[in-house]
Amino acid sequence: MVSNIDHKAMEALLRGQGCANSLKILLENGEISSVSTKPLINTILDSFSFALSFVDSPNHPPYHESSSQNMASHMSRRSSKQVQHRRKLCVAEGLVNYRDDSPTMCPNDGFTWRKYGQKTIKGSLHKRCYYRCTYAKDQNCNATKQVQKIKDNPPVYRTTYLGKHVCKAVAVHDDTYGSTMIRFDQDVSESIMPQLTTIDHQAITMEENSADHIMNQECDINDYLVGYDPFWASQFPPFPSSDTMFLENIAAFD
DNA sequence: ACTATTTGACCTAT
DNA sequence: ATAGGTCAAATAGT
Repeated sequence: MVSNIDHKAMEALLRGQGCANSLKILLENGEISSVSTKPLINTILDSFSFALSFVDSPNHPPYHESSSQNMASHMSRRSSKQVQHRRKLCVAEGLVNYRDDSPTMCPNDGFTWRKYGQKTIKGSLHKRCYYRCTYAKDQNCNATKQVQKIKDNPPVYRTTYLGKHVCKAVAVHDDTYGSTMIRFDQDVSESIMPQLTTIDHQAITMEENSADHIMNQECDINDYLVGYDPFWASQFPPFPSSDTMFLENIAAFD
C-alpha cells in the first residue's frame, strides 16, 4: 500500500525522470543550448529536492506510527540516557535523519542553510561543517545538517540531515550546486533511494547498527546514472520546459 | 548597515 | 579528559 505522501514523492521522481529523458533526447539530437537544457536541469534538480522534502515531512504516517513502536520495543533494552541521546541524535519525535554522499559539497536539497560551526573530527582529515536552516529563528525550524568531506579522489562529501523542516521554504534552487543522479532501472521501492523506503527501516537500521551506519549511501559516483526505461517513459510523458512548473506543482500539492 | 561566515570558547555526553 | 556539537563575537562580503 502506497501512502499519499509516497505517491507525491513518486510523482516528483517521475517528473524528474521525464525531464531527464527529455534532456537525453535533446542531447542525442544535438539541440544543446543553455536555453533548452537549463529549465530541464532545474526541474530535474527541483523534482528530486521536492521528493526528498517528503522524507522530512512531519505527516509521514509510517514514520510516526511504526517508528515509535520500534523504538518502544528497543527501549527496554537500553538505559533511559542512551535512549534520550539516541532520540536527540535522530529517531524520535518526528526527527528524520538522512545521509547523502555526494561528489558535491552542497547538494541542492531544496532548502537554504546557514553555517554555524565547524569541527575537526578525530580520525578524519577533513573538518565537519554544521549548518542550520536559514529560517531557524524566524520560523522555529530545527532542521540541521552536517557536511564532511570523506573522500578526496574523487571528492565525496557526506551530508547528514538531522531534524525536520517546519519552515515554509521549499525548492530553492542554486545552479552552483550539483546533483546526484539516480538510477531508475531497478525496483523503485527499494533500490532507488533508501530514504524513500519506509521509515521503519530507518529506525530499525539506526537501532540495530551504530549511528554511523544510518542510511549510509556511500557509493561510487558511477553508480548514479540515469537510465532510460520504457516503462517509466510510458508512465511519464515528455515534460514541458518551464522553470515555474515545479513551483506550480508544489502549490497544487498544498 | 545588513547578512553570512569564521573560529575560539563553551557545553554536554561518554 | 576527550570528542562532538553549539554559541557568539569578530570579521568579511554585499
